[in-house]
Formats: sequence, C-alpha cells, structure tokens
Amino acid sequence: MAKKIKVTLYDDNNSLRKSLEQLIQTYPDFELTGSYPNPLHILDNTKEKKPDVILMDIDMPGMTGIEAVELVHKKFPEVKVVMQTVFDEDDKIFQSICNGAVGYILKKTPPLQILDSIKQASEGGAPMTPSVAIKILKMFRQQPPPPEEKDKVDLSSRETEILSALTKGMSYKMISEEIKIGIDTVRFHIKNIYEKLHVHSNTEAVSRALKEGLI
Amino acid sequence: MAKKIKVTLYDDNNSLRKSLEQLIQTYPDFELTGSYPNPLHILDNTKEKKPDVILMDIDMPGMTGIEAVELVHKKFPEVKVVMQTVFDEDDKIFQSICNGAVGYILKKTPPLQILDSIKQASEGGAPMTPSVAIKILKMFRQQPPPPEEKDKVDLSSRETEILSALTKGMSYKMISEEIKIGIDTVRFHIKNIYEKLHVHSNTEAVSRALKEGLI
DNA sequence: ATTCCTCCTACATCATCATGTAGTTGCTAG
DNA sequence: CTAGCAACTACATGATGATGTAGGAGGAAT
Repeated sequence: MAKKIKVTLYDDNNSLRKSLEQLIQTYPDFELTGSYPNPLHILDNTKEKKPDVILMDIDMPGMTGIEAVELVHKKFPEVKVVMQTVFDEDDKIFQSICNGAVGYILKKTPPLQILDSIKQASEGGAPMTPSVAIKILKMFRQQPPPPEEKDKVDLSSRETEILSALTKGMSYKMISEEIKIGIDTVRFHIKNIYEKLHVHSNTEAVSRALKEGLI
Repeated sequence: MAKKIKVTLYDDNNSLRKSLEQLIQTYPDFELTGSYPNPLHILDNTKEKKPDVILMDIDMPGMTGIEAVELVHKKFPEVKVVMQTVFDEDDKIFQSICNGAVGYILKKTPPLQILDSIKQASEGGAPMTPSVAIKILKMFRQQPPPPEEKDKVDLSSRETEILSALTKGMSYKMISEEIKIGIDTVRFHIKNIYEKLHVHSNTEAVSRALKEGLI
C-alpha cells in the first residue's frame, strides 16, 4: 500500500501516548499526524491535519472521548475513529458506537494488533477487540424487533394530535382544555380514530399507537 | 495452539464445499468434522460430531442457514456459527445475528481469511467481513435508545398479568372472563396497579407499561 | 396464636367513555 | 352552484371505569 495511513492520537496517559507515537512512527505504512492529551480542540486539529484514523481514549480531562467522537463524526464523517480504552461496559460501548466510532479496542491489545485495527478502520472495517464484538452482538440481539409494518393509517393532523395526547394518559377533558376545543369535539375525533384503527377503546388505540409507532 | 479447531460445513454448492473441505484439511490447526449440502439434520450432526465452529451458508434447500443457526444455537450454545454467504442485505444480517451467529463473512473472502475467521470465532471473537461489520454498526446506531431506567416497580404476578391484558386493549369484563376471576377483583388489582405506578387512568398505565417495558 | 401478604369477592356511587343523532362553518374541486 | 372533507359543536343514553368500603381465605413468618 503506497499511501500512508494518517493517524492522530488522543490519550491523557503520557507514557502510553509516547509509546503509541513510537509504534506508529516505527512502521512506514503509518504517518503520525498528531498526538494530544485531550480532545478539546479536536475539530481544529482534524481540519488542519486531516487524519484518516483517530485513535481515541475515553477518559480524558475536559471532554470525554465519547463526546469528542460525536463532534468529529458530525463534522468529518469520513474520518474513522477507533476507541482505545480500558472500559468494556455496555453503556460505554453503546454510546461510542452510536456517536460514530467504527472500532473499539481494549488497552490490553498487543501493539501489532493496534496497528492492524488502525489499518482495518482505514480500509472501511470495524476493528473490535473480540470480547467487545461479542458484547455488541449481544446488545444487537436484545434490541426490540422493528415495529410490525402495519397498514398505513391515514390519520388527520388533528387525529394524530389527539392520539398523541391519549398516549400521554390525558383524559378527554384535559385534551379539550389543552388544545382549546370542546369535549364533544374530542369525542368526535376519537370516534374517527377508532374507526380508522379498527379499535373500540381508548386503551386499544393507545396500545396500537405505541406498539406500531403511529405517533 | 495444540488443540485442533473442529469445523463443520454447510453449503449446497458442491464445488465450493469441496474446495472448503480441502482448505480446512490442508492446515493442521483445523479438523474437518463434517460437510453437508443442507442443514436438515444439523442437531444430530452437531451432537455426534461436536464441532467448535460451523461455517454456514444461507440459501440451502429444505431449510435456510438462518433457520438452522437458531436451532443449533438453542441446543448447543457453545458452538460458534459463522455465516458464509453472498447475501449482504440488512435483514439477512440482522436475522442471522439475532438467531445466534457470531460471524458473517461474504463469499468473496480469500481462503486464508476464511480460516482466520474460523479461528477468531473459536477464540470467542466475532469475525465479520468489514463491509458487514459496518452495516451492523449502522443498524446498531439506529436502534432506539434503551427504555429509561425508571424506579423498579414491584408488581405482583397477578398485577403484571392484568397490566399485560390491559395493554392488549382488553376491557375489565374481558379480563375477568379470560382469567376466571370476578370483575370486581379485576378492579381491585387495577387499583393497586395505579397506586404502584402513580397513575390515575387505564391509558396512563398502559402508556407507562409500554414505554418503560414493565411487562 | 397473630400478623402480613396476596388474591379474591361484593356493593355503592360518581365520573368518564362510547356511540348515535343532528347541525354549522370554511375550504377546495368539479 | 354542489359535493366532499375537515374541524367544530351539542345533546342523549347506556356502558364502563375509578374509588371507597367491607369482608373472607390461604399461606408463610414470627
């Protein structure tokens, strides 16, 4: 591969950051474009240095790596961020991935494997420490199934508004006061909602609305 | 590594299966324990041959690999299944992972990388073709946030049963008939549910139950 | 034995919901 | 102009829900 992979480091542990710098500079396939103890200026750094891959710690002063990923991913979505951290809890993994990280490796990863992870990320992969990958699969399996695709229901905007209020547990009287219409008008719309949804009670309508994402 | 990785193959493409057989038998770290054109007897095969890793095609006659993964994962959860397929659509990936596959590689994967994927799976990893891994991350990011962790509500089993029935839109009369108790008893339990959930109406209770995953 | 918990039952009463009937207004399309 | 649609309003009536009061049974723990 002729093109060097440009790498920027963020880690507040000085000795670890130094050894990562040396590792990256040792191999001709990689180019170190920056090395910082915190991500406070990550947008400016990224704009200026244009890294291909960012290796990101999580626990840093002033801003976490999880927050920084979100920033840089929004502004520079082509830049790949690989988290490198001691944290292997589900919520850290979840937040990192949802904020845009494409990789997540634990700090005990051997140096050559770190380089391979950086390479994978630059090539469009998703490098993970195996135990983290398995956690992601488990979280993935636990997500609720997508809502059933039911027949598209054509509710008017008023009907949608009132159905939404129902799902908040509001009574007809409360709804009528909130949107400034008569209580019999609320009933009128609710009757139309029931007809469109083929239901016969308030709770049935609310249940369907929530289960099927109608509002 | 002293212990050979035991591998079983399922693929209805004869020539591909033959070349995979040869590949696995060429390397001393692997042992071919079985090779089948379809997974119709996967439970018996797995019980008898005790593979560490199963390499699973998806499109096969009589039973898809996705169905087969579910069967074998439930009965033999320690056996790792890696899908090997041409399909890279989200729904196939989603179903495979949710049914228990720990890996998903596309058929264009070079032979040595196939072996590495098998090795990764046997070591507890989650081998993915990079483009598939990225798809999984994208699907992962699109999942709704976990329900808010609300105060643990201590509903009795009867209360839970009745709240569940409410979320199905059942009236008190229907509930009483279904679980064979008096309608006043239904009301009694519902009153307790309201107190525990700090709500004042049926719809409020249903709404909370569905939004917070109480049932 | 008593107490507590869970489940069960009945009654009374008021509040709210569900349904049907009837009518009005404003806007748009044919 | 008419017809259709959406939103609005009112009334009547029966059904259902919410709440309070009162009591009983069975099982477990003290």
